[in-house]
Amino acid sequence: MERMDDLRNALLEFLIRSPFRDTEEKESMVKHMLQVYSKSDNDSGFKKTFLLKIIQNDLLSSHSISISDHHLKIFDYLEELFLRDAVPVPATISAAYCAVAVECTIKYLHLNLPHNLLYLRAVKRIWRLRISHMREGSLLFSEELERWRSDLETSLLDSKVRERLASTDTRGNAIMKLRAFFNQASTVFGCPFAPLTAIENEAQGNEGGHTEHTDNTQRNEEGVENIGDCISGELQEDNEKTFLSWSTDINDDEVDQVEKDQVKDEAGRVRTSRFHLASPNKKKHSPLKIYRPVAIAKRRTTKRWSRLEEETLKNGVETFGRGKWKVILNAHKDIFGERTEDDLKDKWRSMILYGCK
DNA sequence: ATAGGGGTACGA
DNA sequence: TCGTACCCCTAT
Repeated sequence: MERMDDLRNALLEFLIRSPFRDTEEKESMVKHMLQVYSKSDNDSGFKKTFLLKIIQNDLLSSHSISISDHHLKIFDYLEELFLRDAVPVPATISAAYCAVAVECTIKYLHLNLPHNLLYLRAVKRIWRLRISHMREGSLLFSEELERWRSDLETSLLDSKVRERLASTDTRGNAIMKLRAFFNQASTVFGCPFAPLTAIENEAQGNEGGHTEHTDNTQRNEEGVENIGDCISGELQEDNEKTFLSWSTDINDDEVDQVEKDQVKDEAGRVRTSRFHLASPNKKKHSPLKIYRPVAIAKRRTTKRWSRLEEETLKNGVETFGRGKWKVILNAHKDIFGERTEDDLKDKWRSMILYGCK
């Protein structure tokens, strides 16, 4: 059994360190792993470590990793696990979450684009849709988070605030807060995996300069995904008005619209916008959902139909009519006992079939 | 809620 | 192994 655990850990370690095409692919790996392990649901310490390792590996394996929404998602999973287990929670979790959320947003400011839709969308996506809907008593909530939220909201209207935000090293801060969180987390619930010593040392050797100071060129090249989707251009002075008018009431449809309008079709014409309905709400199923085998495991012990039951069923059909299974069942609960409407239906089917009615 | 197709577990 | 009882799914 112990050897199985070792094998499992080794496989996961391998998986965590494997290169992924994009964050989407990685995200789906995380989701699948959580689903697989939700079958052994008692092992939530293992799941937490797994999630931590994912972020940790991102930070250590590459000097220019992009802190992204994917990492926020991992925090959501972690929170769910902590809440469910009612175990001691590392206090640094909310600070780390805040710093990551800030970096996920501010990184788009460094693009210095004229119509910085990516920044607008990040504010909307992360701060309006995700954070402002945070439940009461969320482990990820903090006063600091709230302060950032209002700062970022005002930044949409005020270029001075944007400049100030852009000049802070949110990335370095995020990495620092994550480190603090890891350190505390490992003392809180240990670490079933073998430590990533080799990589850790390597990263620490190169730490200076990379985490402290990140210039905008590096961000532009490596810090932000989907850069190809951005419209390149220089920051213009008269952008303020446009920016302001968008930001007063951004909704995704409008933002999408602006982007669509900028896309041209094969013929080179600007694609006309079509009326469209909102897509139906996709129900989100958490991969952490508790696995409940009871519902599917139970099967009643087979009981042969007695002569009396068959007679009662036959009379029931005669008096109430074929198909009134519920009525027939309720009328003779004493005789049918554990049987269900479905059983009556099936029994009648077989009685007809084998001609013993 | 029911009909009916189809699959499978149980027990003799 | 086979017949029966039970289960599950989908359309109505």
